[in-house]
Parts: sequence; structure tokens; C-alpha cells
Amino acid sequence: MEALANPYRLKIIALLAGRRIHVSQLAREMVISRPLLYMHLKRLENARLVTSKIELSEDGKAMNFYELIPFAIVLSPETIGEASKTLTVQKSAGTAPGTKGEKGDK
Amino acid sequence: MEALANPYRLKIIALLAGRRIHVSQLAREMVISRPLLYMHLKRLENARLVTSKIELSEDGKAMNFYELIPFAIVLSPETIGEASKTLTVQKSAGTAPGTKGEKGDK
DNA sequence: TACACCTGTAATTATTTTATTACAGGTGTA
DNA sequence: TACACCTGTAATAAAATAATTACAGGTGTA
Repeated sequence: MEALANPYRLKIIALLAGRRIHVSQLAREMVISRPLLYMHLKRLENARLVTSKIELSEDGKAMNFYELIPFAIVLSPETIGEASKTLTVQKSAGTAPGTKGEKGDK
Repeated sequence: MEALANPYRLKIIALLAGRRIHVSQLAREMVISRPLLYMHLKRLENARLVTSKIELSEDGKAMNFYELIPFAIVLSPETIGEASKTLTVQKSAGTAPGTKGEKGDK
């Protein structure tokens, strides 16, 4: 979900639709730096939305090609209701101040 | 899109599914503080996923009830491709260092 | 009046996310 | 060897988000 919460990442998916592109080429098409692209690609990989595979070009150069993992997600109050059962708010525990122990609040 | 990129906000939608709840009650059910809840609600409102309406309870207390605006969004490479045409990366302009003018990079 | 509810918001701090800079190392060709 | 490509990552800076604290003000009831 958070994986799709960024315009660059949406654009990566758009550019990857139907074809495979290697990192440097993708960086050029997006007009962003490679380190930044790597960061976004990592997020997409973690979310299982893309995969990569290193291949050797005709000359001996290693190229890392990315491609989409097909997906179709429907977002509606119902599907979110289902999904939210799974979700957790990481971090430690902690009570919720300002919610129960208040005597009139001030 | 970013509006749904947070577990609390997903939970708000889950809790709001089918019923209307006022702010304080919602804060209790979610076990978070009201200020935090307000922040998340504001984001959901900006994304047009929820609306609020202030009503007076039987005794004269003002209650701000929130409810869902029905929605159903399909996320797939195709729909994202469409959507990404619209999107922009705010901020100023700026070139993309490390992408074109490099002479061998180091 | 005190208390238990309700409404909000401004200011600050903490945390996460995004983005840049600076590296390090590989292959092939002129 | 220099150059033009390719691969990556560690460290840092900048910006956006999330969360807390501290207020301010309202109604109704004991």
C-alpha cells in the first residue's frame, strides 16, 4: 500500500508496463538519479510488485532488468476492512495518552 | 493514494464502514489521541474518502460525525499507467544529477 | 463549582521517507 | 590508458509525516 504512495513509484510501474528495462535506462527515462531509483525499486520489490534479474548483454556487460509482477488490487471500504484486520502499527506498545485517563482534559 | 498509505487511516475506514461515528468515540475505539486522529481524518477528508457533519445530540452537545464516501479503486499496472500521466512531482524543477552529464561517473 | 463529556488547534518533537553526494568496482572499445 | 557504459552501496542532508503536549472553549449534571 505504502509502496504505491509515491509518484515516482507509480511512474516506474507505468514505464514497466509491458516491457522490461534495466536500471540505468529506467533512470534516464525517469530523469532521476540511480541511487534514488534504487531506493524506489527496493520498495517496490519489497511489496512484491516488481522483480529483477541480472543478465549479460551481447558484450559482457551485466544488466539488471526489472519487470512487473502482475497485480490487481481493489480498494473499497470492504476490502480495506478485511485487510486492516491483518495490519499492525509497529513500534513498541505504549498507551494512548489523552484518551482514557483524562479528568475533563485540562 | 498516499491517503491510504497508513495503517491508522485504513483502520479508520474499516471502523467507519457502514456506520457513522463521532470523533471522540472513534479515538476511543482506535486507542489513539484526538489530535493524532484529527490529523489522519484531515488527510482522509482531503482525499475525499470521508466527510464530517456536526450535529447536536439530545442534550445540547455538539458532535462531529464522520462517515465514509463510498469508493472503489482498482489498482493495476494499466490503471496506474493512466493515473500516472496526471501526476507530477512537486517541488521546484532541478535537473537529475548523475543521470546525463557524467563522464564515466568518477 | 467540579466533573465528565464534547469541540478544536498551535507548537513542538520524533520518526520516516526522500534525495543527494561520494564512493568502489566491472566490461568493452578507441 | 581514457572513456563510456554498466553494477551497486554507505553516509548524509533535507523534507514530509506522524505523534505528543499544552492549550482554549463549549454543554449538561451532581
